[in-house]
Amino acid sequence: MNQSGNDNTGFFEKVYEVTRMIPYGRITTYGAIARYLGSAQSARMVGWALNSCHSQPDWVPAHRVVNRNGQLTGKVHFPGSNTMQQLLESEGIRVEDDTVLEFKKFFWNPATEL
DNA sequence: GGTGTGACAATGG
DNA sequence: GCCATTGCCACAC
Repeated sequence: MNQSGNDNTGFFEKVYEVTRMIPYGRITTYGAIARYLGSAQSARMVGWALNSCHSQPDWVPAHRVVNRNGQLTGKVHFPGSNTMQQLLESEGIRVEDDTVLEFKKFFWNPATEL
């Protein structure tokens, strides 16, 4: 029952929520989110959740989430070819070779900011 | 209901 | 310092 659309697992839902909390012009990593959820060793689940972000009715700024190297590993999951990079550059984030430059500078830690 | 995988991360040699 | 391997949890088949 309870088909109001919020029947996702707490873990996934939390990932979407945290991802939506990312401020404009900032980015975070899978490990940071996973750690914020209490499962630092489950960083893969964060990526998996974003992979299922299509299941979410709202738009999830998954383009603001990158791997520890600042590389846009999941850009292939976006429509088009470099949609993810374009979005990041549109927010003032320098991206080159599918990698975020000054990634540490734009890094947003949910465990710290929240 | 079991197996495999997956947009990662951390550790070891 | 770089390459290879393991750990992790939830979802898809």
